[in-house]
Amino acid sequence: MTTTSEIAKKLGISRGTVSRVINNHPNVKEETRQRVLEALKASNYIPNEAARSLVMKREFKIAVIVFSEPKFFWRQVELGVNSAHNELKPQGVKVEYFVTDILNPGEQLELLKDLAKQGFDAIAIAPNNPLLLVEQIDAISASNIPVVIINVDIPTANRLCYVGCNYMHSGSLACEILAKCMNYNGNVVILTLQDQVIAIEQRVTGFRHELSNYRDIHIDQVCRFNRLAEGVYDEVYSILKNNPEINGIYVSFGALEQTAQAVIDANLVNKVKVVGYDLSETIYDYMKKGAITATVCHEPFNQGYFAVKILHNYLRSGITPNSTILYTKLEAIFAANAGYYLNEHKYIELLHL
Amino acid sequence: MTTTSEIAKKLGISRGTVSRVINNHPNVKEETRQRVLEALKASNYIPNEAARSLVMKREFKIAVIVFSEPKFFWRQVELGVNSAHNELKPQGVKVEYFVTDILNPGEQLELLKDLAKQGFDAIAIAPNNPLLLVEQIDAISASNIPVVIINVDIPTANRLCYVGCNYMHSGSLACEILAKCMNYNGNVVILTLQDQVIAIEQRVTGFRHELSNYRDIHIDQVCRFNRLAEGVYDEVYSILKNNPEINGIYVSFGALEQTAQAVIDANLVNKVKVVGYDLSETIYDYMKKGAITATVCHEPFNQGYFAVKILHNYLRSGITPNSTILYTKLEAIFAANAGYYLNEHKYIELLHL
DNA sequence: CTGAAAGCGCTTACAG
DNA sequence: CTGAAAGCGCTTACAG
Repeated sequence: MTTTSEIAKKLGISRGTVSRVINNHPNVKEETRQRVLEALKASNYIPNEAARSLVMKREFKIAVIVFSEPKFFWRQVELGVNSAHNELKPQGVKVEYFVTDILNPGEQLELLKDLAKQGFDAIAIAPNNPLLLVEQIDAISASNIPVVIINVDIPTANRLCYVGCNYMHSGSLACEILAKCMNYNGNVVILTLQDQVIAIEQRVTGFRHELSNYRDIHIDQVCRFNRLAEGVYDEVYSILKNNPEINGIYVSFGALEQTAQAVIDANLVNKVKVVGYDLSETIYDYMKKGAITATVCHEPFNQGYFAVKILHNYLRSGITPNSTILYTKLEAIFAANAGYYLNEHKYIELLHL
Repeated sequence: MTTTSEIAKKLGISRGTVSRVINNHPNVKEETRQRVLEALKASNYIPNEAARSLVMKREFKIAVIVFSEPKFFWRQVELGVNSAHNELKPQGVKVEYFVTDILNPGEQLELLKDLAKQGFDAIAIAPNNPLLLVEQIDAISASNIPVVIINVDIPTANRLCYVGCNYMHSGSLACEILAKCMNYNGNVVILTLQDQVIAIEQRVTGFRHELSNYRDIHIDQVCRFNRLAEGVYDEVYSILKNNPEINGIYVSFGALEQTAQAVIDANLVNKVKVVGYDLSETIYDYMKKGAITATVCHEPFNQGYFAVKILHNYLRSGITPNSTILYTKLEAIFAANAGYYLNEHKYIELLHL
């Protein structure tokens, strides 16, 4: 490991000048600069980050914005954020976590404006209503505050990167699992949203696309609900009672719990296969009862963890992710492995201390 | 951010003494120690890692020992080891990776003896033949070199911790998936080892235990092979040809590829469901063809990554994992999400720089 | 344009 | 048992 002192001595100049060259400071004679640059290259110099960060001692403030539902999902994101925060605290990084109301998307816009003024150095946001935020995200990026988008991308916005799943794929995976558990045969009901939420629409597109590989599975009907999943239980229960040919339900949004209860009450556990998304204690319980066949997750913990780490890397060293899209893994979860995912944070804690 | 100086000033003592307490050095009056400890807690002190690593500048040498087969599995472990190595290089950590012959378990024993003499500060090992190593691992631990065991535990050995899966659970998960894909009905063949390998036996135990929940699935036969999976193709092919009632195969050890090929050649793709372990490009290809229904993995990358990180944490700060057993997640992998797991290391690289 | 010097927060011989 | 001091590698006012 070469040091600035060694370079300086070899060249017969001071460490300060070497440092100035390294950091691209002005006011260095061009000839000196060249000599230093050469010596640096020749000796394969790598700056000691510990020394550098010790003397620079920059404090970074990072904001993370999510919205309120489903609580258990965002809770796992928060645990990831906390984990990154704990890891970076010794380097003087502050992280603040904000939760906005899912029913009031405008809140995120206001918050975004506020935070830029409050002197945050970087922002991670999970868009509630993506379209609403594009302009403000661009403005923030333009003012040199990097933005990472998590959970649902806004491809048109000027962001450092997106961290989250590929929704098309998450639809395919759900379909593959459901089709296999239906033994490639039968009739499926799709539960989805009535309002246009792009991510959910992409899931359904992915599901339908994958379903075209299975000729003996047919879509019986598509049912639409609002984001709070109101009426799901009644509707599913009545459909199941009236359509005995149904043996599969694809739950494309957060309505697994209601669906599972309807399956139980209709006395169709194990007869009707149910696949959906995300994982909570309640969902786990339903899985153990057999009322949910499988659920697909997309690394909620890591969405929070990575967002903070990426922003910090950028602030500290100007490192930009190699790709503007960082897809999280799609996780297939069954009763037998759900416990590991539910307790992921505990497992990670074993390491971060 | 509180510093040691501030604590010292508040208590009217020197920074050195504060530092001694923080680092658990002996030779501090008990009363002083208590006062410092209190002040530390009260001010929420977090050591500045940059300063610390700048001044400590210790070089650690860590050895990782695995064995040779299956190559693709250990390759992923190696990527995890490399990732941790890259992360810790700037802190002066050297990691060496050793691969021993799977057919010569004694090699690991010799290597272990050698390494202790060669001045390695810590060792991670994936036991080829666990029983052979207990004594030597105890000896190494006794000489103050921490040992982490990966992949297959040796509960009786004196190790810092075990990082790897719970084999019983990995059997249950495979069974749950297989049973669901067989629509809870039919006849299954179990492929396993002829020699007593505890981990594999545990898998089969877990599988059988879970299977007892499914009354309409029967075990048709259990076939045994050697660790190199010799003869699997022929045997499976002939079984499938002669037993049309079979609709499921549980591959409890590394023989997925041969099994899948036999299923294809017997013209039973999608008819016979196959579930096994681990993931390679070849296995992925078979999944895409439908010849493998699902495969179960247990975080090979993280086994390598965590082992190194845990050892480094211990060497640097004396931090012992909260638990002597750190179970990796059990990952259910289908055609639609296999790509994410196969390319996990690329995804991680986005972060580590 | 450049050097000498201070200092980031911490640990650890060295004295006492 | 404890304090004073040196020093890890680097950056950056401050003089000149």
